[in-house]
Amino acid sequence: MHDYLSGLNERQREAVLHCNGPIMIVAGAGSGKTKVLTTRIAHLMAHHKVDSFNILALTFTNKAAKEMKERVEKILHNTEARNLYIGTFHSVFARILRAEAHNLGYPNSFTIYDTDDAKGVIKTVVNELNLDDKIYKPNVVYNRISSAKNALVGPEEYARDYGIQQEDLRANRPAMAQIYDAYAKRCFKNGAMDFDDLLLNMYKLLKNHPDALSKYQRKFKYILIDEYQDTNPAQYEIIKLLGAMHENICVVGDDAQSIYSFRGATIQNILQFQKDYDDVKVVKLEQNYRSSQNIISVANEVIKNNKGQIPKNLWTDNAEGEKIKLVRTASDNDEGKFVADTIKELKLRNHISNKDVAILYRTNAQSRAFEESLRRLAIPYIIYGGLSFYQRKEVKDMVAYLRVIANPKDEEALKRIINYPVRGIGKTTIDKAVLFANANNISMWDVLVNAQQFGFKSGTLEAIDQFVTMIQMFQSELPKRNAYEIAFAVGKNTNLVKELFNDKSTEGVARYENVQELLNSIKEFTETPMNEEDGEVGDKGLGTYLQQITLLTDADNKDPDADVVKLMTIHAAKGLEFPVVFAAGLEETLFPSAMSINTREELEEERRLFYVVITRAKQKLFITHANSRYRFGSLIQNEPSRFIEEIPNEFLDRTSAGGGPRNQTGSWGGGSAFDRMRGGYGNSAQEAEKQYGAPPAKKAATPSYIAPKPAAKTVEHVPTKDFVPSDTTTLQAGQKVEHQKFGFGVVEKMEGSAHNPIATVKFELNGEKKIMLNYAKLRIVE
DNA sequence: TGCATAACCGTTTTT
DNA sequence: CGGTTATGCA
Repeated sequence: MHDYLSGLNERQREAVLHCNGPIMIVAGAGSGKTKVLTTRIAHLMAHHKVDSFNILALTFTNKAAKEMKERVEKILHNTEARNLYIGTFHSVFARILRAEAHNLGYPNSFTIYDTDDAKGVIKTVVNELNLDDKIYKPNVVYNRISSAKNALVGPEEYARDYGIQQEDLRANRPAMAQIYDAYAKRCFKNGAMDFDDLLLNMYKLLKNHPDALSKYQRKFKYILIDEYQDTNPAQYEIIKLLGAMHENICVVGDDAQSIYSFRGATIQNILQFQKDYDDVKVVKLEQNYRSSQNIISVANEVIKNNKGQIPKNLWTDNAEGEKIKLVRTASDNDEGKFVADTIKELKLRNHISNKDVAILYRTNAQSRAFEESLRRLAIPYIIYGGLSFYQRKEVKDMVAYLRVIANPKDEEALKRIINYPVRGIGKTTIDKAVLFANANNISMWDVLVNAQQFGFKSGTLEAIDQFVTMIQMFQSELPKRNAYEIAFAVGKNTNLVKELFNDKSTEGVARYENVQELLNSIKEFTETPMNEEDGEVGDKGLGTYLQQITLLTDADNKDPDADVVKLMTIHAAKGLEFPVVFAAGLEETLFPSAMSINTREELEEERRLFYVVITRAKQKLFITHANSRYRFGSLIQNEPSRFIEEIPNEFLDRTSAGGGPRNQTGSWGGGSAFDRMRGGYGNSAQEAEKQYGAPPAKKAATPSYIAPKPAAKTVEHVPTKDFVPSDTTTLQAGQKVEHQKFGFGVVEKMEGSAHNPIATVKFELNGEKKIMLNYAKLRIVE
């Protein structure tokens, strides 16, 4: 008996000990799935003597991968875990593809395009095909192509598929297939793969190159996959191929937490898994160790409304805990204020630290109000999401140089830097070069190298030659120098760093610092040891560095242990837990999103998202919603989210907070390519709107929510001049108070805990209200 | 050719 | 509202 097994419950142990053959672990929220996965890996190594080089573990975030590695190391008390193949699908496949690039006709220094690069290529090809970029918007086209790739639908299959073609025709985008084809060819020509290509090409490699297939099949004797409910068909097929030899595949997932169907993930993968293998062992982890009973009850009540879940009963031994606090505010700013005030209060009275608190929301745009209110109260916070460090302009510029040096075929990068800093190679010249490149079927770089053959003017020619010579100089240094040395030389030689240094504006200073930080990170990279093996191009060179950074997200650069409040979308919070959670913006059109209320499937995914946010909380859960908020600069009114209705009243503590004079009431397997492609164009209502004119100005008046205690319309109260909130810690029944909005009233009774006192006040004009003294401000009159 | 001001358009969610 | 692109001017 190994001591690492002693901390597991019976089911968890069962999942760890079943080492050979396919196993599916259905792991409810907070049921210890990471613990099971890491213990399982440790057990394979310690007990079954499996070589760490033969284990592959795929996760969805770098953070999860890192954590897993660290936990295995901790269990085993050695550094063997360093050799494990643990990483995201994308990063592991990128690593393999780099070693196998020659099989697919790519340079092993291929570039990985992020979304912006990819959209740039789309813009280019749409222009070159003389198509209207108002109709073929980069965003729309990109999503369409991405969906296709995630369903393993290549350009030819796309063009041939009747269903897809019909869909494109109906959307008035008949040239989509043509664009897809041109885009794919252009990326290939640029020696570049986008995110989806990392999956698609991995699939092609295994499918079309038997030697490669058998090599990796033999290598990966044990495969583990986290967050299995969020895999897409491409990932599914790759795993199927990789695991076919040993069939030691362990998948862990929770269908109730499937929230990435917009990215092509399909729950079908869970159902199909059991059909694809004989004797799939299924283990359900149903005991939750994370949350209070109240939180689990609410989560169960909510998810009950979804049809076709895998039956499971999530339960907990934990204490009942507090009720869920439902808070309605007048505006988004008040919502922010309420949250910040509450955090301050919790820190003061409940000894809660900043890092115990998360503010979670549906869309990134919601962060602003919270930022402002937190800053005002000097509460330190960090926002996850938003621009990754590597997507900042100045960083991308610098990186573009490095990309061109490593892979001169990378036209996107080349266009970005050819005239930055300004060296007299203008738009006309660039257009010309691209034109020549296309006409002669060579890369833009090749045109530049042979510029004198293409009849550029002498001045331009000279500028081009200088540029080419400089890049070639760096290229010749590649074999001798590591990534940092090259990057440093680039910064110096191009005057890029100097130029930023001379910009003394606030932004200029920040930009300069960012570039310095980039250089530091490159230096750090070259100084960190790494393992490399058989045929891998795992050097300290530029190529290895570049391959990593595009796949890093914003979260990967942030210290997860810092004592700060964390702000992020619910998607980004998947897998995390916090003692205190604010689930913000529970409003119709926001959550559920207006984009996702047209089909049952979409709505159920939104509900799963709600389930996810509820189950992030360990002890305290606040659900907030605002009556009105700014969107695109104009004020809109929102009704409370329909999901709130799904929570039984017994679990809720209802309050309103904040002030202001406003009223407060307020198996794809076997199916066609078309079937596999998810989503289509989504909301056709928007299309219809364009055709038939704007909808009636008045908001659709179907109330989807009726408050159990319909708040009577608040009678306006003008607060006494010089209204100053009193200290209400000793407030008692019988005292007369004034509320800024509800007016004068008498305290009927006091209840709630010492930390969260609630006064029931009978107001002269507005009747009885429950007031949470931690949030609302009352003036004691007598 | 490049920079300034003016329209314009858009928000789910992410590797 | 804020970021991006079209336009117009020097």
